[in-house]
Amino acid sequence: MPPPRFRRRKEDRPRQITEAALAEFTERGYDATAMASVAKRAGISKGLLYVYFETKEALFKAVVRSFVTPRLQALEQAIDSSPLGAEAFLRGPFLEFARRLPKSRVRLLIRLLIAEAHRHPDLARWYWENVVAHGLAALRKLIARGVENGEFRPSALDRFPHLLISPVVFSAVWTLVFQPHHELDTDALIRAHVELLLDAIRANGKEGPRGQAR
Amino acid sequence: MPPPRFRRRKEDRPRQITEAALAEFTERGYDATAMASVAKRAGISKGLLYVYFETKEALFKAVVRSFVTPRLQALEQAIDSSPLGAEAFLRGPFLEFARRLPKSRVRLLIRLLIAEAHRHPDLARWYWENVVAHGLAALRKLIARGVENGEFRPSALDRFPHLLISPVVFSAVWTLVFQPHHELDTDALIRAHVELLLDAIRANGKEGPRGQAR
DNA sequence: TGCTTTGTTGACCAACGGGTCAACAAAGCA
DNA sequence: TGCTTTGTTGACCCGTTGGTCAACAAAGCA
Repeated sequence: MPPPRFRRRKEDRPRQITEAALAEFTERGYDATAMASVAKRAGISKGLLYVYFETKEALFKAVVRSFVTPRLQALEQAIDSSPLGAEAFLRGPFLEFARRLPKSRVRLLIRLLIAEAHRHPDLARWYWENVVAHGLAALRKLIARGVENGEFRPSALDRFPHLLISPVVFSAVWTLVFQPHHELDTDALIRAHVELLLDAIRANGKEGPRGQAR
Repeated sequence: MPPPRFRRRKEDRPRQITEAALAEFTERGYDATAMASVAKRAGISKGLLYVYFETKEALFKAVVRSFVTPRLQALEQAIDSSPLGAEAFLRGPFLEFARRLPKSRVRLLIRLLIAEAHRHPDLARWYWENVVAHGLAALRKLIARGVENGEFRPSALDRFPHLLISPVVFSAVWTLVFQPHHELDTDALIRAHVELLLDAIRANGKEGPRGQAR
């Protein structure tokens, strides 16, 4: 009796496929990725792929949606529930999050989004509503808490919490474009940025450690 | 006598072609751009295209190289020759440059570079050597001048002039992904960033206008 | 054990795209 | 005006790719 030519695994397929697709899309980009190679990487046939995802575009969107969400939710929840003061939170959990992101797999997804968003407007919209809006709101709340505490003076950061993450996006983009040719110590860069911002918005004259960030 | 079917214009062709290719590449991305449509847009035949550019990749690199350089050189020169102090320069010419960039055509090229750099390593290298390295060096020199003047205290900005432009890159990326769905006042954001950094690194206690950036 | 259901295969199609090339015709020249 | 040069055309080649579908076989069931 010959070994079975395949096994039926309806349950596992979607994850198998999105996992393989993530790898292919991030390595080669949307257009350069062939559905056949996604199937091959997932260990199934091309026909089966189309049973689970109607088109290439549908697969693409499913991939982005399924791999982006979890990380951010952690930060959001941390901001809400942390007992730390605003400055302590920024120098602790937030900094940790910010330093990890440009090194994680997520940065490859960021590249995909930058490259493809304008050709998939509904994906951009989804991303905004489910990721960015929440992140910004959480940061804004954190800043506001600091102002109420008297830790921070009112500043432009109230209106533009974006400024807290701009060096994170910058670091991700930098490594995507120039690594490994030109190293950049993104850890130090992001830490330096947070310290500078804190120096600028701290309410009282007494400053934190002001030396060069190493 | 019938009108001539075409005119011979050897001189104009390269610019015609790169101009058309820039438009196509930035609209559709590298892979999705067909050489035939570049030719059509340039008003010539596909065959002629290949007389001037050996391959699609060669055309792509030529496009990036020919449209990126000029803008930055202006900034570099301005830094060297300006009579302004460091702070005045940052709030004047630098800010002007930084605010314009995320709205200019260059931001489309930035998208292309982010999306394609890892598949064209020599292009990334060229871009580093001919654009980024110069820009960073110029900024570093400006900061150093401010420190020597006594305008600024030594700070992490000496090591990471990148922080001056990170919100510019951020703004460019933001508009590329979310416009026109979610407006962001990038002008105000960038201005606010510069003011915050200045607040952080100014040497003496006397501060500039500290109100919320409008 | 045989029948039904349905998860899975792989051959196939039509469109497309990068790249080639023989033929053509505009311009320069004698 | 005829000859030569060379800028230019457009048909063609062939590999690739998104997407389809009839046939197959693994699992469930009576």
